[in-house]
Amino acid sequence: MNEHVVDDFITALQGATTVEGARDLFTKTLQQLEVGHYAYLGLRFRGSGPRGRPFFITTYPQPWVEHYDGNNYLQIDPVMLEAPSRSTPMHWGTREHRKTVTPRQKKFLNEAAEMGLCQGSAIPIHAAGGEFGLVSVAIDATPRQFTALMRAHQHQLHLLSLYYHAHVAENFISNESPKVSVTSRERECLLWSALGKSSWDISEILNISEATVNFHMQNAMRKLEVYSRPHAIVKAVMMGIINP
Amino acid sequence: MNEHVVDDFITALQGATTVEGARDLFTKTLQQLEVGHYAYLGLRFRGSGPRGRPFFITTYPQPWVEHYDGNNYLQIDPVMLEAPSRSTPMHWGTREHRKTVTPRQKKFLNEAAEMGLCQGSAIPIHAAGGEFGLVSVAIDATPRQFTALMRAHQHQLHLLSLYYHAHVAENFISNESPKVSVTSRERECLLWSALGKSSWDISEILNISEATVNFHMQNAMRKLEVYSRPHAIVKAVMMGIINP
DNA sequence: CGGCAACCTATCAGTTCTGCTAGCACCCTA
DNA sequence: TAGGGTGCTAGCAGAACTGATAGGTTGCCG
Repeated sequence: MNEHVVDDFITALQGATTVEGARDLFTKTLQQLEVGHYAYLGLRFRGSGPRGRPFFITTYPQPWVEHYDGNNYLQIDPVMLEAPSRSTPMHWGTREHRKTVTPRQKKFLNEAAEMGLCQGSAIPIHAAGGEFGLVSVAIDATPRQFTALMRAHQHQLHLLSLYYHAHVAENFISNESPKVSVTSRERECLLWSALGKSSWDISEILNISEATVNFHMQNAMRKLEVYSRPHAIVKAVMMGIINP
Repeated sequence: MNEHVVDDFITALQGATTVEGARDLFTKTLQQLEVGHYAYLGLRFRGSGPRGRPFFITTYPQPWVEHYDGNNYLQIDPVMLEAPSRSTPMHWGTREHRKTVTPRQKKFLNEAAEMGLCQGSAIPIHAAGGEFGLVSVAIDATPRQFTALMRAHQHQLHLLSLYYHAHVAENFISNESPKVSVTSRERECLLWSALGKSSWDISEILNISEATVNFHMQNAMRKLEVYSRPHAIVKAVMMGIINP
């Protein structure tokens, strides 16, 4: 029945030139898979720099969203805490999952269940450049029905989420890095510094004077528009200039 | 026919307790999808530290592997150069792909084709903790056959690759981080330092003395077993202690 | 060939960080 | 309630880094 859901989605996504268009397409496609509510959270987009605004879309009930925000549940929500460190989807709210959470988190899950968010699947999305997104779908059904639904659609949900995130990141997030061009010497100095070497250490490694190392670091910092080594290195890593 | 290939693979993977067992399972499963040759490259595993050994498995023809290594083709191979910055699979060696490569790369692709590696699909795998893996499958067939095969199995290849990498990373790579426990103050200092703040800046932000900031940074460095701020911050980011 | 630009090399004064030491507040437990 | 452990606060000497300045090398182009 849903043989070509994913392919159709990918094709249609090419024509989605606005955030709203892509969102509606994603929502509609998930409805085809009998998903009641979902939340998409796009974090750490490439080029958006540190602490860039998250990209947030949800069809969760408004009262729940407000309750969630009001109680600072981001710090408690077991999905938000566990999913980022996973590479594959996880189920939440199930009998099995509840065994692994703290009492406070259990209370949180109970509150969610009262709003119809009984259980669901959370799909972590790790993309190029350290990007991270999260799709959490909620299924208001019996455990038995949930299991059957997941068996049928888990992989499709997974793929849809991956392609949706990739499309959002590529088209709707300003990810233009002002193409910093560091020289090879500068890159070497950044890398060794990131690995814990001091200027003197690096001067020995590269067979140049310590003062020269400092000069290269300085130029690298100027190009990266920062004023300390730690910041330069973090930025260089974020921009993919060095891979420690 | 191949309805449950992915689910069967995931189930069987649970029982694969050795590298060889998982490899053979992956190979066998890909053969079911009519994939002639594949290469799996696991890079940047979490916890394996900077410059960890890559994890490499391939069924490519031995002569090609040697030719590849001998000519340092890692620096030329358009797949190796492009895939890491992509979030979704790409096709290589196709008429369309050849339009986007340099003359040297075209020569490279021609040499590959002579060995039966005419075209294929490359699946980038971004996982938790900045892990990266790459699965490249080669299909020795006409462009028409290739298109049909991809239409039928692309998504399955994608999912198989994701789960295979996750399993390898979790079970066969020593990813035990000695559970460094930094305090909240230490984490705050690390984070602000990563964002370019000096000790004095941070002391103003946190309303404590500069000496105290230095003390916290020092404890963080001791716990992380490093001897400079740049290194501490890089390690903290790698270990997921801070998210700049 | 001369001029130019980009990069590497080097030096120095002033600022910041590293390593060490020590007191105080809090929580837990005996 | 006393003791031990943990974490936060703070000061100081010596080492490392920041920022500005300047000469030397290489390769490109008119």
